[in-house]
Amino acid sequence: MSKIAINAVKDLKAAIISAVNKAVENGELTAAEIPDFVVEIPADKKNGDFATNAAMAGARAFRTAPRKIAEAIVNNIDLSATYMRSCEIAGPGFINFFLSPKYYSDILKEISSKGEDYGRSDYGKNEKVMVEFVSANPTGPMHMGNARGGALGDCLAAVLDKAGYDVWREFYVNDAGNQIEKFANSLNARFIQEVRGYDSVEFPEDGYQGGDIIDAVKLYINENGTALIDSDEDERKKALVDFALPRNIAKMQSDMKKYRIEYDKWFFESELHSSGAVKEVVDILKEKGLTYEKEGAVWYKNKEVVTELLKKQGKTDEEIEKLELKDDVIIRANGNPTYFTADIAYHKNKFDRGFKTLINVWGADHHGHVARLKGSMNAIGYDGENVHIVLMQLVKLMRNGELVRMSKRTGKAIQLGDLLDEVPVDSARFLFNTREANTQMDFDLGLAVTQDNQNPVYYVQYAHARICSILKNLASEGISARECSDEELQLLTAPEEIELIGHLAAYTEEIILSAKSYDPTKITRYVTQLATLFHKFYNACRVKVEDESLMQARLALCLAVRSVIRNVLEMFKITVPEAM
RNA sequence: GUUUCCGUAGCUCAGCAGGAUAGAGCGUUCGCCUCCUAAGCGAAAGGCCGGCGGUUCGAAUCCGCCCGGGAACGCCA
Repeated sequence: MSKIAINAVKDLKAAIISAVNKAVENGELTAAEIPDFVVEIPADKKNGDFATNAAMAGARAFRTAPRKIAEAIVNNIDLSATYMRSCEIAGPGFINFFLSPKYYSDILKEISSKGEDYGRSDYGKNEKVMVEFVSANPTGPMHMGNARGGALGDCLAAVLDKAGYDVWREFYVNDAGNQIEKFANSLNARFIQEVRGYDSVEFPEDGYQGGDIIDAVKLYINENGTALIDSDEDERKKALVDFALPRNIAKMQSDMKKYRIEYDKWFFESELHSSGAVKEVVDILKEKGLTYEKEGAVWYKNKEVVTELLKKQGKTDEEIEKLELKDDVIIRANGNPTYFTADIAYHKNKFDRGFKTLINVWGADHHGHVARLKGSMNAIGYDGENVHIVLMQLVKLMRNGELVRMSKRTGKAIQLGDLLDEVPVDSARFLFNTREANTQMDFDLGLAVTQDNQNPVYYVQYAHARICSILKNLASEGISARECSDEELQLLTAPEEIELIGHLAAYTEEIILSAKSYDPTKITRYVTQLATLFHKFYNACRVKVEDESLMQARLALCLAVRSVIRNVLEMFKITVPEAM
């Protein structure tokens, strides 16, 4: 809802409460506190533009039948300070309210005056929030899960920005630790195999099997020859990693750019090690007595910390016992810190940079990591409640209803790069935002490339293009939009017009709701619905009509719809075509 | 086994801080361009909202148990 829409509800609630108080004063109701009630938009327009359950909710408190309470409220309500023109009692005790025409004309005027800022609110109070997303492992190419995470994370960040947060996008590059060692070992083995033959050395059991490792080695040999074969093993590994890793990172950066994602920062894990931040975190945990040594490794008392956290959340001992919580290694027997240790340091670093809320978009396979990360923040003196994890379920790649496992072209698992080669970015960004993160989704490559009504992104873009076309058409006849009076705007009374304006009014509230639930997919549904309502309006009402005032009013409506569609598409970095 | 997500129309999914007759798209059938883009719109058909209990004036929505499917449970990240 726009400011006007939000205030309309607020004012209505206030009017209902004062009606209750008045009814109590003049004895129509017995004295009692009215319990919480809601004002909502009924599914069926016959039941008014807004409805309240106040009378039903108050039945017990007032010891009176809901309909009686409703009568008392209706008898005493003063609607003059609200946008409502009338109300009536319906059903078991609902009170339905009907909007005055002024509401609709004011909404259109608000959209027009706010322009591209319509929808923006100060809900977030400019609080610093970080959205960390994708953060793919740089040892190999990015996959479909990263594609989903990219679209969801970037659009979530955009929604938070619009809801008034100070948003920061970050990509965490795991360029250190165990997996870099595995990467080095894999490159090393492939290099030797490439030079001395496949059987000359065994490939490490836990190495990266992907063809990209072989490709990297071949590329190295092409550019630098095979002299490295005579080097010391550590030297060789270092040279190969120094060659391959920056290339992988550069590829990730160019893929993200192609995907229209601009990060505020690419944060390198290696910095946490070189700056001593990882060691510092270990020291803090040691000082707090939350570590112990066992089998040569340093362990962190995860069980103790998470148990405390869960108790605070009201879990019983029995429930916690059932979770079979385990402690975690933070320094391996070989002296290296684990991923988890670096992650604690990383999140500490985020808080230390002044971020109040940390949002991480993770694959659902990380769900076991959620509680221990939050716990670890509590353990070192921060609030784990301010870490929010958006978990994404798997993406199943489909082509015209058939499951796609491998790329036909490369014979390998489909990578994010392949996806971006095959599917328009507009389509990918939109479609990945049509399913909530925590549901599994099928991504249909066939659908993503179709340019017809089956593909929702075209459906929405088409609505925008249609409006542009109307304006152009009228302009060619010398007609342009001008400011309309309230009376003129109030000529918009067709059901299609009223419904369309009502939906426009809901935009700001929808953004806030989306931000609250960390769910940008609400907005793609919102804008799809907006396009639907526009297409219905288009079919029911002609803009170019004899009555100049009505034509201008409809033009104003078109401009408002165009503005909001553009608002959403630009926010999600989807192109906004003027013609299709 | 434990944790977690999911189960709504033939298919893909909305709805879930409890509300009035459960929605959309696709698919099926039938309609709508002498008039601003038919990449659009309308109509019909299609449902024990996985099952059983509980909470209450009222449950697809909240709680419990069961059934079915995915994912995770490493000195991987």
